[in-house]
Amino acid sequence: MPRSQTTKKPTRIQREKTQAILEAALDVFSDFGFRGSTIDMIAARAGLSKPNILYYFDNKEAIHKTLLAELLQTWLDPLHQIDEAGDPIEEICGYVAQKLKMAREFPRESKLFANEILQGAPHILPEIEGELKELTSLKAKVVKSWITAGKLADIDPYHLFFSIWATTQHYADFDIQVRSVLGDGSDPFDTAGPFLDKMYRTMLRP
Amino acid sequence: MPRSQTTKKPTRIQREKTQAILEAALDVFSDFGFRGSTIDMIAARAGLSKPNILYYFDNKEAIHKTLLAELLQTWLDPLHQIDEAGDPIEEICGYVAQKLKMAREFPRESKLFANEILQGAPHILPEIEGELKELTSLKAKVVKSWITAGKLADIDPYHLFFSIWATTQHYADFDIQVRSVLGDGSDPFDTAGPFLDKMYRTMLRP
DNA sequence: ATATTTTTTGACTATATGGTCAAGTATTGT
DNA sequence: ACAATACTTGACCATATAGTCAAAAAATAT
Repeated sequence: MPRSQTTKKPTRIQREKTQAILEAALDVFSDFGFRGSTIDMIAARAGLSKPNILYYFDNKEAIHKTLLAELLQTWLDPLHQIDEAGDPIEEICGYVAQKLKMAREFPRESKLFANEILQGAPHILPEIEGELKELTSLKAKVVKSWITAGKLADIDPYHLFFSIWATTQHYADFDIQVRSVLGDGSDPFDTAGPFLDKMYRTMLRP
Repeated sequence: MPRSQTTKKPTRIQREKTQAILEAALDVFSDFGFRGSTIDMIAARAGLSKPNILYYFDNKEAIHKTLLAELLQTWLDPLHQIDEAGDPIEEICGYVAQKLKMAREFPRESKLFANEILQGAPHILPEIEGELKELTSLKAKVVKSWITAGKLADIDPYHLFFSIWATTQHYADFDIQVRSVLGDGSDPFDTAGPFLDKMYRTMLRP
């Protein structure tokens, strides 16, 4: 029985099935949120039976938690990469570009995160209050030091990060609104990048 | 039987109970989304029984639709108020301030909207593709004319609106993340206003 | 080829959920 | 005061949902 298996090397079938389940679950959870999704939906999307899903994962929440854990492993990468030794405006604008790229390439992950936050972050609040807060605090200090050195405009580092998160994740989370309002079938990300780059460069110039 | 009543003048009890139900439903739907909420939750929050809820509204979806309809009545007000005859930067920054004020005063409505959009806007897509799209198109033309007249920096009006929506609604929708990251118990809206004002003024300066 | 282990799933259980109903209570109208 | 209407809800129903189980099928090891 492979559920909660932690010691044996996973079999070929286990590797394949858990990936298929997680892939299907990401689709479903990103659209409907944790509470709004059912194991039957995930099973249907994965092309498996419900008991088969539960053969690989203890329960619905275990699937969700696995997805969130995977998400959190890479969610903070771009923020980690801000380099105090780098050029401030290039570092920040590079961060913006990275975040937008993540929104573009991993829209379901972004929506998974948004759904989780909207419901009060019941499953990831420790990580929000821990790793994210500490990392953001660390990078805010870096930004502050750049400002003090006269290399950046005098702005609030925390709100800078909030705005960057908002303006990049928005293209994934509010995708249907963005595309509907544009209405011309164009890919919003094509023009979002230059727009955001310009906005932040202009604002950050000391 | 007052359900679906459209002609008689509502009684005192009807007015009181429908308001109590909608107030409770807004709490629940904004936290859990439509699919993640139950009539029992709404009933508990309203201090009523489930059959009593269903005495006033046909079904769960009717409650949700009523809330969305109420939301949409005021959601676009700030955008309507952008005046082509006004000072461009003041008009845009006034709009930003209005949107932030709405996020601050009506966070549950903002989250209701976000939940709806995240799930593909199943109930309000007609309004998104209709009124919102047309109004945004109209105001984008206004912004375009200001740019052409040399009164605003040359930026993409649509992405300007997307950014304004993102950076203002973020404080309501991602409230728990914002407050956790700040971690000092301060009200993020206090410092968000000046930050956003400065960011947009700087960026919009021609 | 056979034994062992893993995987699969139809049938099932317990609980949750949306919604109904009839009868009692409360409110309103006369 | 009484009649009529509105309101309330415990009990209930039908379906949905999370999850279990035992047996059969498939895969793997020998």
